Amino acid sequence: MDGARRTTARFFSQPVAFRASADDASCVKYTYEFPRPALTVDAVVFTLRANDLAVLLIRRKKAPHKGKFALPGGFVDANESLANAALRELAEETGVTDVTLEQLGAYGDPGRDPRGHTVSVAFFSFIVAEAHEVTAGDDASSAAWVSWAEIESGPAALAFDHAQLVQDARVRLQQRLDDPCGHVGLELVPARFTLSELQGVYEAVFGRAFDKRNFRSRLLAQDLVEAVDAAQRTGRHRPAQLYRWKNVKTQ
Amino acid sequence: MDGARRTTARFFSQPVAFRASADDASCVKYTYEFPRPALTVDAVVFTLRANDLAVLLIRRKKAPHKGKFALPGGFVDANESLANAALRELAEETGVTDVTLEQLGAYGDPGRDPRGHTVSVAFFSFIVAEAHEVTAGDDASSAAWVSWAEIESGPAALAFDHAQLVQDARVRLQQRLDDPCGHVGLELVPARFTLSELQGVYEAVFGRAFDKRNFRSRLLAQDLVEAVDAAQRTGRHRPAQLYRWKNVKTQ
DNA sequence: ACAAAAGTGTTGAGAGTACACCCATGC
DNA sequence: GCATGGGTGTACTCTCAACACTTTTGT
Repeated sequence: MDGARRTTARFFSQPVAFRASADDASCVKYTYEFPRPALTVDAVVFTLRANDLAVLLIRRKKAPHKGKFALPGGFVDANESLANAALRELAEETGVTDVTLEQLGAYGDPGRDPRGHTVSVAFFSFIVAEAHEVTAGDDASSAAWVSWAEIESGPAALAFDHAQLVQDARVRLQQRLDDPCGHVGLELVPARFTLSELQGVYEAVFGRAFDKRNFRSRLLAQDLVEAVDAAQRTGRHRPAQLYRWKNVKTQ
Repeated sequence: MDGARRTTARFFSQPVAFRASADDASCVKYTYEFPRPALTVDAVVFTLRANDLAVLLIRRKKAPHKGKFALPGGFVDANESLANAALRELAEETGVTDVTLEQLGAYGDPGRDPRGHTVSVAFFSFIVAEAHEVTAGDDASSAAWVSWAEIESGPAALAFDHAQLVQDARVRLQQRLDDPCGHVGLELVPARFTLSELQGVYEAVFGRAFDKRNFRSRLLAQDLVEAVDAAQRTGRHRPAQLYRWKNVKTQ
């Protein structure tokens, strides 16, 4: 504990802004009575890519963990909500917007960032990769989808405790899909989709095969999807019936 | 966003310690290149009290929200883990120790604390009230169990967004108990307990009655509990068989 | 004796799982 | 015509929910 007794009034004293030196006009400092951990947000964005689960990562071009993959994320701005901070950082670093993020939890082990005590609030999501363009945000990093196989079995080493975050996020995603209404808030498939596409998403997330008949009958029995009449997706083989989520605006 | 481009190196510059004035030796200040939200932890500790769910709260004796009830909690110290901070604050403010806390999530709405941007990481737990002594921590607050009825229907107004926290915590607690192994990490009952006592906990958490036969047979079918031979609790009526959790050390 | 809590089985409905074959299309 | 993915039904098992009466003790 601190030697000095911490009082609320003193802890909450307003930050003092001043210039550190005459020749650095941009260097305003923020001062508090007690130390504050840095607060960051990270986003674990999943997608289905080539029949495999993939995560949107950036490659760090700066120390620490230079050259390693990391989750898009960054510092929470003054008077910014956590979710907005995560959306902003995701957009800045990967170009991905229009995402619904769900909170995963806070990660605050004092040693998780070698630069100092940093607490990160993690979010997760699932999106259709084809519906979002990925662009590297700045020269400090480059963004790309990285398949789960590369993440899990070594080739793509993750910075900080981000390997833990993506593991936890996948478990939470599985719990979401176990729920009959688990698709709400997650962009698992395009607005119109075939049941095989949806099944592919489930199989990638859970890492195992599902029985086609059981999968389809459960969806229909739970009244989650409805066929879109006179719309069939053409392809190399027999065209598949298109569906949409039921009780959701048509989009 | 900030006008200045935020770089990692500058954000992580070490805090500068100095004395604000010559006659206040204890007033060391901490300075950062960018504003940092205050980081706090809060603990939602449930118990069963008089057949009703209750939450361990403190009554605030200071502004803001003077006189209102609030969750025990406080600021995270330098290089302190989130869970340890919550345990420390819980012990300081209520005297309750030896608790297993589980993380609920982070609450970071910029307006949630009128004193300024404050992010709180919430934890929850369930304990046997009789096994823990509650003592007010200091003159800034007094600690007490407050029944759910008082919390929900008005008499006990909660400070900040703590009404939301306890609601969310109860939902998470219900999800935990739905899990066949939901009791792990939660101190629902004493080491030796009757099935009626355990059922009472479930009924308080879910707010509805369970069928006695179904409740008992499910527990036994799932191999969760085992009878403790030659041990029966005496009372006003027919003595009840005592049980203990299976596959858990005897305690 | 009676009040109060302890204890005990069966039945029906629904969900989940396992399983195999024909269909429509592109090449 | 053949390769490829699309599409369909049944039987079994297991879990969950509903349901009432007897037993044991203290007073």
